[in-house]
Amino acid sequence: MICSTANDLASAEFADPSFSAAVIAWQKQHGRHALPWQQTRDAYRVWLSEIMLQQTQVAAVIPYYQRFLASFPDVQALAAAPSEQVMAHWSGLGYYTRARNLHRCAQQVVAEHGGIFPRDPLLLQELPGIGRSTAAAIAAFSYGVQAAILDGNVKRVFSRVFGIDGYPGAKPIEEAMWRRAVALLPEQGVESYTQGLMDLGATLCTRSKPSCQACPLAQRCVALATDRVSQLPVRKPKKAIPEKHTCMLVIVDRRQVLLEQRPDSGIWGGLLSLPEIAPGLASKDDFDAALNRATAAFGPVASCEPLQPFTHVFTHFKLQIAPFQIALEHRLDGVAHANHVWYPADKLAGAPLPAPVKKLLLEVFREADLFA
DNA sequence: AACTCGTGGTG
DNA sequence: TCACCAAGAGT
Repeated sequence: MICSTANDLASAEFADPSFSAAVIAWQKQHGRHALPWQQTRDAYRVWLSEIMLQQTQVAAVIPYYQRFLASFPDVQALAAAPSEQVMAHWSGLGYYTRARNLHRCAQQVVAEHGGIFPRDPLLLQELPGIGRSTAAAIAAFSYGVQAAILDGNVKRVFSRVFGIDGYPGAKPIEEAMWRRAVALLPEQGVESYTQGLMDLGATLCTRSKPSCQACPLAQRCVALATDRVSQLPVRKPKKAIPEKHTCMLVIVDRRQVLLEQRPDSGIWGGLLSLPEIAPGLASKDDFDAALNRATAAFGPVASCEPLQPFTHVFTHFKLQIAPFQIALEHRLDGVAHANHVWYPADKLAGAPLPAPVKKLLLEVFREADLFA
C-alpha cells in the first residue's frame, strides 16, 4: 500500500472500516432525518445551520434558523442586509461574534466566490466564522466531500468508545482525536456517517444517562466494558468564575429609551444595550455625580428610582446588574452622540439587544404601560 | 496554549 | 439553587 497523504498516514494508526459501517447503518434506521436543515443540500442553509449550532443546542436554534431563512432566503439577501437587522435576528442566541462573522462571510462568498460556497474544506475554512470542523460539516453535507468533523459529540463518543483518558480540550488529546476522525472516515456515505456521529452524541451517547443498550458501538466501547461511561469524557478542569457588577440606566423619554452601541469586541459585542455607570460608588453624592456625567449630554435628571437588581450568569463570569429607571426634566436635542440612540419602546422586541437587557426592558415598559 | 465569548435546559 | 454544558472559532 502506498501512503502518500496525511489521511493514509492516519489510517495506518487508527483505521477501522467497521466503525463507520456501524455508524452509517444505525443512522439510516435510528438517526434524525427531519431537522429543518436536513431537507436540502443547499450550502447556504447547511452553513447557516452549522454556524448557529456552534456551542448551541438544536432546540434553541430551530426558531432562529426559521426566522433567518424567512428574512434572508439566500446568501445574496443576507449579504445585502444591514448589519443591525442581522444582529437583531441573532439577538438572544449568544456568541454574537458568530453573527458578525456570518454577515461578513455572506458578503465574502458573494464578492469572492460568485455566491457559491466552495466545496474544498480548506477554502471554506478561510471564511470568517468557519473553523476546521464546521468547514468539514458544510463540505460533507452540501457536497458529499470526505472530510472529518470534531465537535463536542464526536469528542464524547470517541472518549468513551476508545477509552481516551484525557481532557478533550487539551492540545495533544485533541490532535489525536483529529487523527482518529480522519482515519475513521468512510469511503462512501460521508453524509450519513457525519450525521450519525452527531446523532449518536445528541440522542444516545449523552453527557448523563447515555442509552448504551441502544448503541451500535456498545460492543466495542471501552468505557462501557470498563464501567467508566460516567467518568468519560474527562471533565474540563474547573476554576472559580469571577463576579462583576454594573449599574444599567433605563432612561425614558417620550416612549423612547436611550440605548448605547457596544464595541465589536468584548461581551455582547456589536449589540445595543443600556448605558452603564461604574458600580460600587460609596456615597450617594458619588453616584449622583456619575449619573449626571452619564446623562449630561441628554438632559437633566428629574428622578432616579432603583429597579430590582438581578444576576446574569455567563460561562466564565457572573454579572450583578443594578438597574435604575431615570426620567429627564427635558431632553436635549441637536447634539450628536456617537454610539447612542433614542429607541422606540414598541420596537424593543425586535431590537439587537442582549437577552437579559431585552427581558428587563420589556418588563419595565409593560409595567409602565408604555406600549399603550 | 489558554482565554474569551451567551444562553437556556437539566439533574 | 447551582454546576454543568451544547453541532467551536478567534485571538
